[in-house]
Amino acid sequence: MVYDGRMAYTVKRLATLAGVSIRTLHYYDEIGLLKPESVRPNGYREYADESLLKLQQIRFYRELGLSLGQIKAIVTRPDFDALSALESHRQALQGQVERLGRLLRTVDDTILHLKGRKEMDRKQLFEAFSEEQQEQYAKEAEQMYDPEIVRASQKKWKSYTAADKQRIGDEGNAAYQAIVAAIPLGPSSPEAQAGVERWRRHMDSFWTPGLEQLLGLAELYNNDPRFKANFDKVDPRLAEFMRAAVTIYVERKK
Amino acid sequence: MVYDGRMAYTVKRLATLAGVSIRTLHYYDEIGLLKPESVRPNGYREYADESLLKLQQIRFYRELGLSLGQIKAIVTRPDFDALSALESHRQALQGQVERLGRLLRTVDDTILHLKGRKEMDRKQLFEAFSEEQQEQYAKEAEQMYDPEIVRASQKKWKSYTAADKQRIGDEGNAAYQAIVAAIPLGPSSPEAQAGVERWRRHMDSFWTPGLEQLLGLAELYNNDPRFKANFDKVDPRLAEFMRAAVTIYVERKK
DNA sequence: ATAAACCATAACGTAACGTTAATGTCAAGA
DNA sequence: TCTTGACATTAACGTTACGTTATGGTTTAT
Repeated sequence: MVYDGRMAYTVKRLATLAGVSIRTLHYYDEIGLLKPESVRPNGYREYADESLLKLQQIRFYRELGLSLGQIKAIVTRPDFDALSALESHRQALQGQVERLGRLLRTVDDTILHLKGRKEMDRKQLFEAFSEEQQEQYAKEAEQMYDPEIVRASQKKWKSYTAADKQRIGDEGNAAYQAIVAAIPLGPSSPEAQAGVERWRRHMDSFWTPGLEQLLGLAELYNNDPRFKANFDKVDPRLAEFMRAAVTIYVERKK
Repeated sequence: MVYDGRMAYTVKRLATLAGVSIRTLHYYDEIGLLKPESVRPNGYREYADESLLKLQQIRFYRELGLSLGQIKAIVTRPDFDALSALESHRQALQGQVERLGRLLRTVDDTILHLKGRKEMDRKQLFEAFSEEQQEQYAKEAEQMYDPEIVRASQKKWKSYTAADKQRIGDEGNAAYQAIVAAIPLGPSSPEAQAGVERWRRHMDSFWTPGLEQLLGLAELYNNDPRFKANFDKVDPRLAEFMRAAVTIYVERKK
């Protein structure tokens, strides 16, 4: 074969030039993405000069992560708006980058955790009950709720050691997480009710509320914006879900 | 059903709690990743309490991008070294982030290009022949090569308009890229030889070299570190490949 | 003439499920 | 008791973008 100014590529040549496999060319032919210019009587495919360019274009878009279907829409219709397609793809890419970034941080955290250098999940909801905030809440709470109870609760809390507080905090978080997990099952599900019971036992660490007071607490979680905000951080549906679950719980207990 | 302290999950419950589909649980059962604690006589699966925890662990690792095979290795063998597994996975993740970052920049460039605000590929190899560098090369080249030719070349180049220079630069780049693309096909391939011919015509823009001078140029590209460096930027194999291809080209022409 | 290199189609395999389809089971209400 | 509806099961095909044989015909170089 001699170079005569115009060239027809065989599969192998085109594949090698573009750095793809022969199977890929077969496949692109099959799905109509890149068809040979002609097929010789012996069945051999003959690709045109422009095929290389088109193929490189295809690989380019593939590199960018587009599916062959999208690419087909782009390269087969010259009037296609490649610009807006790319811009929306850019969005997706950026989302991926951010997602991967988060994953990376999580992996790092996990590694540190495994190395015992760091405790995960220590914070979460329960940090809402940290020392300072306790003090602040207390002042105002006394005016809205039974001062007797509030003071007793404060006193009990302060009597704990740091380790106790840590453990109680963990218990609280575990209870809240159990309840969050039960949200899709509905407030009357056994899981949700078990969560409420767990939460009730947790409350014992502060004071032992009566049934009606449980309802009051659930209300409080919904109405006091600071409680609400903390619950929202865990899950925006949590506060309301707890009200529903606790209501059912109390009714069944009565 | 009443909560009795110990709970067995049905597929639906477990799936809903963990946020996965029933099919997923079936599949995990099938591949032995998460088997139910028991199967009731009617064929219903019964999952144990701990299944939820294990399932969440599985989803966690999935989120991190591990394959189910890897996860199986982690969760079924408690002595597995999850730490090193995660660390190597971290590597992969970081690679992904970098790759996506590059893609993002490319997409941005492409978008700008489509908007006509920027020209891609204008630089590349040919920028080696920019005005200033021309001057510099010229001085030394006169001492190594025929001063007559060098001066003629300079003069011809300077006679071009900016648009001419742009076009010539593009032609040069196209020729070099054609040759790079032909590297996997070997220096004697028609594609490579066609590339050499294209390059030869491109050289006409400076002066018309004889066959022997083509060889000299190919040598120059390999021996002068500054030429070599510029070729290397395009492809580290280019300079040497050109020497081989040009050698063959010249021999055939003689 | 024969081997090496190249061409073709056909068909199965991959990962991790989604999606019917056909059928069986169970608790609750009329 | 019967029916309905929610739930359960297995089986099997569909998805993406090719990789990987298997089998057999064609071209090219020696």
